[in-house]
Amino acid sequence: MSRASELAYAKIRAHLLSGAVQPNEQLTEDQLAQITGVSRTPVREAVRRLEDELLLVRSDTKRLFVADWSRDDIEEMFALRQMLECHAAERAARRLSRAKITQLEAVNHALKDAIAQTPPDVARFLEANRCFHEAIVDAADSPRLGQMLGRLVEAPVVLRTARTYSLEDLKQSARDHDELIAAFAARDPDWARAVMGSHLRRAFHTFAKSVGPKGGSAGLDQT
Amino acid sequence: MSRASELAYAKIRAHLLSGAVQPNEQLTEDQLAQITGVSRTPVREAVRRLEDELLLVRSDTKRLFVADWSRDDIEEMFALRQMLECHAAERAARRLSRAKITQLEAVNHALKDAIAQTPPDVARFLEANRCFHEAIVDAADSPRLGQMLGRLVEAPVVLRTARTYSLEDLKQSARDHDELIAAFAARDPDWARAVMGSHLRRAFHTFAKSVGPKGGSAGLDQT
DNA sequence: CGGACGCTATTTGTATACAATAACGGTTTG
DNA sequence: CAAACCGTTATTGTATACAAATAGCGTCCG
Repeated sequence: MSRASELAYAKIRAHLLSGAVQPNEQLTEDQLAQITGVSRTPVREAVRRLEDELLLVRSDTKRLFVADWSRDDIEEMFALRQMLECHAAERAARRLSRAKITQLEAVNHALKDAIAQTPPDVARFLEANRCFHEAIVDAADSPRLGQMLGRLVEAPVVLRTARTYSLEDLKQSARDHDELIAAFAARDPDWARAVMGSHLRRAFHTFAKSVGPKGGSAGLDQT
Repeated sequence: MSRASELAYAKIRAHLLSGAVQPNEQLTEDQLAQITGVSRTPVREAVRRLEDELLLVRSDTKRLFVADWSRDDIEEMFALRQMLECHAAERAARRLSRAKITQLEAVNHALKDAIAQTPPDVARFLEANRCFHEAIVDAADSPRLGQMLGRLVEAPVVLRTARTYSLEDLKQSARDHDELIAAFAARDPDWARAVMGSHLRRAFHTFAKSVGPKGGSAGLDQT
């Protein structure tokens, strides 16, 4: 994307995740234009992307509001991500070159380094983790799949989840990645799918524990 | 969407599917604005949607081209649709009210009527079919899932596929729908998923047969 | 003759002014 | 007192003018 439009997207997104706004709060394009320092034209483009990611929603009369994510919404989001990313892992297992697998190993090595710090460097962990999963989706070589997962992974919940990881959770993630790499090296799509499935399903339960039992809006509220 | 923007979307889409343009042909926003009779602003919004649906693509320098769908792209598109719509069927089986199931029966009745014509009324069949599947996705009650499937089903290939249906194919579709309804009535998610899976997979093979063996661009070319 | 440079024309990106539409509030009327 | 109507204000949608970036082409220099 172009400069102003990309800037607007980043700033609005940061604004939403910062907690400066409440779920269901109304926003106007003018406000956002002021906040971002660009005109409404690129703001509207940024807003469209954020609507795609369901961070913003429009009322029936086109007015703009901060989205409210229910616990069910989030659960469904995890389910979709699992479904799509398992598929990606399966395809990747058939396509990954030896060189790419080596790259994955390097990324997971960096991830382990981040964990080995005291205290663990969560930011670096997240970045390495993102990079690892992105490489797999890339290797799946399906534009649409990549597009869909791109939108899901942008979801705010993913960010919040990792904050609640315990050290043991982080280590288990690294082990999952190791096993994924093994499945790729063995060119075993079924194995890769299965590992990815349990990897992501565990992430969901980690999240579920951290937000407590069912019911209520678990989205962007800063409790 | 708003009037001009929606109009632009519809006109551009029709223009693409009409065969007046070739895959990889360049388009400009100005051209499209002239064709649609609105200014570039709503055209840009329409173009963004068509990019989402991968009917249009942008070069690395933001220039706009008609997308070229390879046979592999289409195969992957079917696979994704199958994955998502099976999931939708599963969720729908848990949620569909008796009243909604009755509505599905009515829709499928209309579909059978369309088939019973001599010759079969393919347009009405397609409309009823779209309606049937849409109702299921609706019942799945997952905004993201709906969004994703919306984009996939918009894909041009779906339209072309039905043109090659034989009468027997059409009848089999109706039978599949009947069985889906039975699975919903029984509130059996596994059954619903399985029926949906074979239903869509068969559609893929019908398509695959019609475009011939692997290799080459099977997308928008008007052969 | 080939390749690199720079000019021009084309195309996309952004700002702004204006039009259309929807919400709000006050008033009127049954 | 409630509900519908109308004018005002707020908000989104569209057109247009202009700015930035990019491609295409001709020329100049080696």
